[in-house]
Amino acid sequence: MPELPEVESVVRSLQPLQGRFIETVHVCWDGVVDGLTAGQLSQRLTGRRFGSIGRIGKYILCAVEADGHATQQFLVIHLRMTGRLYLAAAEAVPNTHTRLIIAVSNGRQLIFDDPRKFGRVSLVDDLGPLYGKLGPDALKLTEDEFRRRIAGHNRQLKTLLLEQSFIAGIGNIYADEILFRSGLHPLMNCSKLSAAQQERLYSALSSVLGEAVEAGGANIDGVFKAGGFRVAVYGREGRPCVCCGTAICKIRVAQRGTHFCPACQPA
DNA sequence: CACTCTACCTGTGCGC
DNA sequence: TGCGCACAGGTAGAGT
Repeated sequence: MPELPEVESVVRSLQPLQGRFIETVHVCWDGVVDGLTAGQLSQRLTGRRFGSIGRIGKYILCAVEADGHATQQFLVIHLRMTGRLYLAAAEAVPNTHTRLIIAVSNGRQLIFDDPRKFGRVSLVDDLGPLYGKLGPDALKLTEDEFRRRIAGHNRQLKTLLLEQSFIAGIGNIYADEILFRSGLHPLMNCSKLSAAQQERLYSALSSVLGEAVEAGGANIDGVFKAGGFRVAVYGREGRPCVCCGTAICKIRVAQRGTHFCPACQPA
């Protein structure tokens, strides 16, 4: 399940796209395109050139340069749960889960696979609305800004961390990992945090995400493998805490499976 | 504002 | 073996 570190890893892998011309666009499943029709997407992209490839939170942003017919636009891609975005050789053939193929001028293809069909692709003129609905990217968040933003809320820590308008990029897995590292209970209300606890939370957030990015994403035994970051609590219900040996608990918070150590993260 | 629920999807893994 | 079903969860949108 791609969250910020996995998306960052994808963005890095897509850098060779920059400067390449789009030769063909093949939408394999129409539902993947959001906000315009598959035909419009194809027509508007074909013949144009990719600019810089970046990201905010879990959204992948591919600039499409201005040409004689159109101003600069952005191809915005969200992988949601099961999306995979990667470059492949021109000869690569679509599999049953391939939703979109963009062939580019160096004989390669940008391929978007998504078994669950949750992922979406759109083309926008302006990133303003997207930036407007998202909080600051979790990797760029400063401690001061974190304190300032948390002060206005009265919510459970887990729910708050998942809120993209609060901080962009954290999903269910890293929310659990961040809370574990900070030693805070997922149901604790953010308004009850002491200054020291706020600092621990910020520090855990930065270090967990930083390490995960460095490792190229998470590695969850038998479930998900993007990189080498080993999770401590996610998916480990009933197994011993890596820190104290107590059995990891699983509860539901905001309709999400939530894992924590009852000893290291007391209520 | 905080929260809850539902819809969107399908592969996986369980019990029977 | 195969069937039915709960489950996984990011986001939007509606409702309490």
